[in-house]
Amino acid sequence: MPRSKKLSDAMKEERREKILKGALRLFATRGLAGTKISDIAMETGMAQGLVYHYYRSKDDIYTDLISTAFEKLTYACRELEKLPLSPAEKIQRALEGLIKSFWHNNHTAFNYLLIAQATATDTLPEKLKKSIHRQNKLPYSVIEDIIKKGQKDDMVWEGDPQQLAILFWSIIKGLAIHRSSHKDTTIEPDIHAIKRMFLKRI
Amino acid sequence: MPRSKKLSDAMKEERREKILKGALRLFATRGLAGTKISDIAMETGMAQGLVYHYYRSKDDIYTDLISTAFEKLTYACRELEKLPLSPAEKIQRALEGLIKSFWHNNHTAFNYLLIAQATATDTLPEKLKKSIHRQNKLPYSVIEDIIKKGQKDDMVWEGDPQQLAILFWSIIKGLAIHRSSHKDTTIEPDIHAIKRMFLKRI
DNA sequence: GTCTATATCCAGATAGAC
DNA sequence: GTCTATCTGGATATAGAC
Repeated sequence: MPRSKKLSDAMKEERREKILKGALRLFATRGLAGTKISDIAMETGMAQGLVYHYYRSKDDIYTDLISTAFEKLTYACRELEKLPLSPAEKIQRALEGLIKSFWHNNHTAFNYLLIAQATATDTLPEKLKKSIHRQNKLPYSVIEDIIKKGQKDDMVWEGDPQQLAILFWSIIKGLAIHRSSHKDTTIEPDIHAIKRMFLKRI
Repeated sequence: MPRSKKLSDAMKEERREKILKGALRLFATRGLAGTKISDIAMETGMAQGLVYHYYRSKDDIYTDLISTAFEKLTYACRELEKLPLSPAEKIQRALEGLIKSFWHNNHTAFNYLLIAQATATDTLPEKLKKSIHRQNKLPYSVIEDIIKKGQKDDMVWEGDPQQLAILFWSIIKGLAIHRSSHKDTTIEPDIHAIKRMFLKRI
């Protein structure tokens, strides 16, 4: 019976999604070591033991979340590159897209907080650390490249493009931290102010 | 013998300082739960059990570090307020002071990362959480106030001062994360770029 | 598939020799 | 004061009933 097989697979997948959804906030705010399987189980409304029916270990859940977070980030970077926009417009679009998504969907901010957390920690499984280190490079190089081109057009302020890219992602991570710990704050940050940092004409 | 008593107290204090110094980096990068007493002991070059001669618990070490971090931050904020400078100059001074100290002394960046970590986590001892929440307000209000005054002088860009203060500290926290995980990077970030965010004339 | 109960392991904290 | 050895609690992961 391939049909029922497929159905049960779909339901299993759905359950896994539910676990991931609950685990994201916990891992992002408490870290890998600070999050207990029982916390995740409670958040998802299932018994502690049942989590192991869907994931072999806590590390596996964490790894899955990190993968997804980087996949999304990598995808967004490639899309940004391809957009038929000027470098200055791309910077504006990226800032607006990121901040609006942070303030609209909490989980987006948590994804970036998770990445920020993960890159700052040195106690993750070795395999994962390598993978993070590899995938973390693209976002910086994409922004750096856009800044370089924007400077040639005289639309972006002069300055070391690599440093400006670091600044770009530092702001994003800083805002992700803020958003994650102030869920009440409904006012979005001033995107104009951030744009002034990079763009000559805003 | 009050003299030998004093001497042994001084040595005890010295040992405690050594523990704190080693624990700071670990707690900042790995969090409270992710840091083991044995890690701290190894970092300090002493046996695991000996740590308990100087601190009653892991939480106590963490609490001590948080206290110190906030004391320094609070002190710096009050000093900044008192300085005989214009609002615009104060913003510049604060940015330069913070970033230069991050890139000159690693431990300064770790102090800010520790604060960023602590404010984003919800699993700390209740007493500590309250204390952090209370002490975390001053830095925002001080910067907000300076921005307000700078806007009256037409030296700071218009925009909600509270939001701009949030942006200010988000950048600082973002840079603290970056600095803490890239000890090799020797180039300081572009302070001019950050100044453009706030100041009309730079 | 879901639960409860339990085995196992590991880290925080303590005891006691030197 | 410093160490090694140990107690203890709690969290991961497993076993087995339903």
